[in-house]
Amino acid sequence: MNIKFYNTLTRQKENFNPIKSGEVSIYTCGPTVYDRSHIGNFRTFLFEDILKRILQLVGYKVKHVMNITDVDDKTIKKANDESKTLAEITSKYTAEFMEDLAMLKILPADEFPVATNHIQEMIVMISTLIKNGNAYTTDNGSVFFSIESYKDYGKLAQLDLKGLKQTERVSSDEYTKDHPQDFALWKAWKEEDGDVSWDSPWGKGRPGWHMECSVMSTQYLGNHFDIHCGGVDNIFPHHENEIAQSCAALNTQFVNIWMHSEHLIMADEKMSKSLGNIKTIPELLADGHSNESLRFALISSHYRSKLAFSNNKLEDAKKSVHRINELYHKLQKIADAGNTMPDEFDQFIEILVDDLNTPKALGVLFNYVRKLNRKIDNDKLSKKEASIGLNFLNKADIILSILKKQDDIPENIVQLVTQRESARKEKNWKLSDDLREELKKKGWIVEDLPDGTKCYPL
RNA sequence: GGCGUCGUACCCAAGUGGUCUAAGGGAGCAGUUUGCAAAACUGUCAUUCAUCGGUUCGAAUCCGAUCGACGCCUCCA
Repeated sequence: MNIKFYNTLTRQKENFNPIKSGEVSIYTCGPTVYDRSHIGNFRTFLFEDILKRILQLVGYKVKHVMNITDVDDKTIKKANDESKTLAEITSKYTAEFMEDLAMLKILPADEFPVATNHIQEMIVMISTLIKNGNAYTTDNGSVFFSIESYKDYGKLAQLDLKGLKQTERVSSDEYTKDHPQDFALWKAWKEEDGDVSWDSPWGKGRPGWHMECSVMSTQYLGNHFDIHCGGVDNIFPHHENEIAQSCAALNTQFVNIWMHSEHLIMADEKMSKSLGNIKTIPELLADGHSNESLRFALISSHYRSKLAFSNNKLEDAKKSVHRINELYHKLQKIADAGNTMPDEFDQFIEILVDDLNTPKALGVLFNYVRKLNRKIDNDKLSKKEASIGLNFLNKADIILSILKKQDDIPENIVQLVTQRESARKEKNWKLSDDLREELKKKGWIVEDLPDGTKCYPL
């Protein structure tokens, strides 16, 4: 099988060959736990989920590590603002993050290392960088990486250092640095850091942002691993700096393939009535969107394209998900056992392993859906064909995870439905219609299908 | 100022030199089905790919210009 991924480092699709045969090591940049992650963040996490599921489905053993950033400017600020300890803030938002991952059916990483548990290892790496002449200390006790000491600096982001604009942020930086673009490995303690600090050879302080990923990725996956993912905004400075640190300190090839997902953009004004323009997973679920719809909406465009998120998109996704589920339920009624796969399944996988072309793969799936529906309509679908179809949908769903499990219908609703059924048998249409209304008021839709009544939440 | 991305039907979205008179989903329209309603299913729906030039036997796909949208340039997935 020809697996290809687009590598940000080379800006082209490359054949994927893992370092260790049969195994894939993946490091994905996780959340900074200072607030609830929003749907945009989850676009990236879902892209990584799809990547992982595909690799697993085609037979790889995947080792996946996702970091949790639990100390930085924002987490400290939040703790200060709310007069809480850093740990109180970060544990709260870490827990919420885990909940949201589960709600979106995103498979958990094998490890979720947190920055504050790896401070000593970071100090070791910083010391190495100083020893190697790649970093220097300043009077106030900070440590900076000297980008001029690392010849490949700017390679990932394709930055020409000479062309860099002196931005306000850089020029207003209070630290004294040799080169404006030098970045912090260790930040000396400041007043507003409160009691957040660790001892180091350079005095009290805390690590710079990029250190944790350099340290934790290599600690859990080895100095050289297969894939490193994140959002496009991480390309620079985060991943660029990470490469500089890791390669300079460990003299390693570090990462073979860098994969980045594009941003999700809020397009529909209605969704952003308040400032901030963001939606969290619980908010979207409360708005009546299912986790399957959310998953579908996020994978219905390619991960390297910007995705304009809107209510309309979610409504479209809901209908698409419904269409697939409709066929699935029909097939379940017809199928008998068997584990044969249709040719379309091979196509489906081939398209997905070509840089995760989820929209195109969905096209194949829907063509298949129509094909089977046509046969069902003509009463020409054999039990065997139905089971083949069912196998395809089940297998595809190992990646997509958009098939709905049987909804748990509450007892009182079941009673009303049963009552309505008997009313219909007696052709008591008035009572039947009243009961349908009543169910609707309670948030349940009943449909009379040729082979029975179906009931599902509004 | 530097680097880079994108512009495909009413909406979403694949396709990146010939099989494209452009996949798929949604909406619309027509039909089948139905106690009613709804749903479901089927069919239909871009001679055209922002605009203008060029390269080529051949371009949505390559090159140039123009217009438009956007991202990054130190802590944002």
